[in-house]
Amino acid sequence: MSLDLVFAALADPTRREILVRLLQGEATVSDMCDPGGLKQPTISKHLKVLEVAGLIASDQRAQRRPRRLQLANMQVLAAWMEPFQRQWDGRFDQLEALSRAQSQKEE
Amino acid sequence: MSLDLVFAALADPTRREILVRLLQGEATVSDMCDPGGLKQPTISKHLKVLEVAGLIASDQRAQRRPRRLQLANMQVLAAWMEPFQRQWDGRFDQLEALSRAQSQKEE
DNA sequence: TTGCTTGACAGCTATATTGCTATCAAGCGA
DNA sequence: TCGCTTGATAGCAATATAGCTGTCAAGCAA
Repeated sequence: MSLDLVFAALADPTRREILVRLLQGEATVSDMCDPGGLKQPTISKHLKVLEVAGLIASDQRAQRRPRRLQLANMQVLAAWMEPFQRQWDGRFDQLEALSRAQSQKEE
Repeated sequence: MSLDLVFAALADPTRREILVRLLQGEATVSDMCDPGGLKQPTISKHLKVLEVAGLIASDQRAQRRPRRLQLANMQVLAAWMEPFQRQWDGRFDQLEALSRAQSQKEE
């Protein structure tokens, strides 16, 4: 698994849309390419990118190939971001502490 | 703010390294380009990408231009990922419930 | 078998990205 | 002022990416 691949996969709006769509359950390629939108091979290419990044998996049912989410790799992202979240929360706590101290002083 | 820009910015290992470095406090361009690594203009370009994505900000102190983290936009990512986290947690809860039910049956 | 549907893959173009070198501007200090 | 340091910018080559069209293979169904 590579953070590069996962972040790059998520950098495309079409691919994020696909993932959001899959939150509601599995979907096939033709489900995803609505008329007027992107062509089927384009969608397939995006799905490949998501699969290589480990964000989705595909079943094989007859000539259909429904995709479903693979959330473990999304968690790896979350884990990478954790220190930043912590720092963010920390600053917020500091701010809160400051304002608490401030209002005590005002009492 | 654009999710595209933020995810794309994070897709590069050099840029992630820069962000991790900034967790420990601000740093200048020359701080970041250690000898043997990437050249200064390359680092500057990466910093630009991070700045456009809204992940860092720069001060101006004399001819120095220290960068610091801007964590609000990282939080936007976290917010986008939230539904996936929730689904992940949900599945875990289901699994847990299943195994609880299983062990009750075994008693 | 014949034909339809689903989806993969090759190959093309246009554009974006990553590294580099060369150069320049701004600001400090002797 | 003159030089040094810091860092931005322009421009180049190599590679990657996103869309497309054309085509083909696999599997149902008549």
